[in-house]
Amino acid sequence: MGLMMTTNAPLFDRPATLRESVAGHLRDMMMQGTLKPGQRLREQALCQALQISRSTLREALRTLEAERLVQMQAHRGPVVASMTTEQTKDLYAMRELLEGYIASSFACGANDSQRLALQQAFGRLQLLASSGDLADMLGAKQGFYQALLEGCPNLVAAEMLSSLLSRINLLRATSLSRPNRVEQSLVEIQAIVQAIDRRDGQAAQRAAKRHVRQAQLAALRVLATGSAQLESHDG
Amino acid sequence: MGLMMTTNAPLFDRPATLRESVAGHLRDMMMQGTLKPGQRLREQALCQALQISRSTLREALRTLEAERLVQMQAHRGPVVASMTTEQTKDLYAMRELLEGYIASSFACGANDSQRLALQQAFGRLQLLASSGDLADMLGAKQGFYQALLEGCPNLVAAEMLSSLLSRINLLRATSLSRPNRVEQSLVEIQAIVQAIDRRDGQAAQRAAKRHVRQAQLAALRVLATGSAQLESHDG
DNA sequence: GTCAATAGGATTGTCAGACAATCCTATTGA
DNA sequence: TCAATAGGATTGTCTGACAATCCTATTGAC
Repeated sequence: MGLMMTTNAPLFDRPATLRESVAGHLRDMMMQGTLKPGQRLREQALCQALQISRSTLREALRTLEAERLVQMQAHRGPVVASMTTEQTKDLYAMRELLEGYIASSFACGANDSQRLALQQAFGRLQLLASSGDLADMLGAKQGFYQALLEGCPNLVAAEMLSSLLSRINLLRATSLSRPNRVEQSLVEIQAIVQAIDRRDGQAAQRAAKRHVRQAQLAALRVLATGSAQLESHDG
Repeated sequence: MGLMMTTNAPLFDRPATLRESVAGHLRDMMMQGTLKPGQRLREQALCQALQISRSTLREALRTLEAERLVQMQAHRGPVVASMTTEQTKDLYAMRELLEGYIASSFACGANDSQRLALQQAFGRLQLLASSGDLADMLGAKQGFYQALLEGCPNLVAAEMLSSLLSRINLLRATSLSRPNRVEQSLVEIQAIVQAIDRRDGQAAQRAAKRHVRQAQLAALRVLATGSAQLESHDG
């Protein structure tokens, strides 16, 4: 029975089953920063908050655990995944590899409507980067990546990068919080878009890799500075 | 009836929780071919066979679903994942990318004991390839990859390749069933090992990529030939 | 007064049973 | 022979329960 609705928006349309909605909802809350790394996810509390049964919640948690967004601590239960600096580097290295591949694939294999969608997404990103607040900007960036992934003929690659981006997004201390990073990021992304426009796969790959490398540097600097994210954000 | 037991003995040692053992066991059965692509996984039957409750089984299935080893069909329940030719190509493309990266990483970053382990694993592989049967050979190949992954400093990369290999292994119509493929495969792998031995990352990467590409060609030929694996292997 | 030992509460892991919704199958009727 | 209906099978979800373990705080000893 009971609908859940934490945010009272239209969040439960696509997924057929309740557990998928729940997993999606928790994923969103982590991406959005409502649930922070290290925070415990007590089953009872979540069941009450979402108005669902324990079985359903636990199955959703298994999904998120397999996606590495949630870590199980023995006899303590699930917590939002948190990462070491080492792991952050590893994740960015993989993102560089995959994003380079995907940018190249897009440049060579995407069709016209997919190219158009990417350009539009980039336009929105430019718009919201200068004026809008950071939340809007992050939404636009998500939109850009969605357009990029949808133009990649290799669905497995798209899935893998999507999963990587989710994990990286857990670092809300995102690279974009660095001064001047947003502007530089736009320039880097523009280079990707332009290379794709020229159907130059190699250049698109280089540009994408450069972008990820810069983002990693910024992210690591953020982590090095405000290294207070090791504690548990528990209540 | 139902004994489970792929290996009929100590199945519940390492994994802390029952559901992990169950997921591992099902994974093993799929790798080994006891459970075939397209085959339905009825909950009741599995619960009885494994002597576990439905909750535990279903949580294990969620894990395998997230790993893409099990697909959920609406209102029909879980089935062992099966792949189209297109998806097979995508998977091999990703394996080429990742395995190349990892071979290169190993060549540059592995320590002495990890290098020794790799050589020993390759030795076993050579031994069992000529004399042993195909099952032994597959075990040895698994051992080789385990040694390779354990020498990769990037744990995320290792995880990702491991997951990819699992999915590819679902194709029991493996590339190795092609005539002469085993021998050629050994030569390709030897090239990887030798490049790693020289600490030549670039060469290791090239050799690894070549190996995966050849394996893909062989696999696709097998799929093209005996394309009777689209049906449901149900009872 | 400080530290250790014990008791109690909190939380997860696992089990059992139940019911509605949907799908598949086979019998029945035209 | 084909269509319509009825019945069984299977999953999705809920509820309740209990043992094992962990965390916390009280209690007791030095």
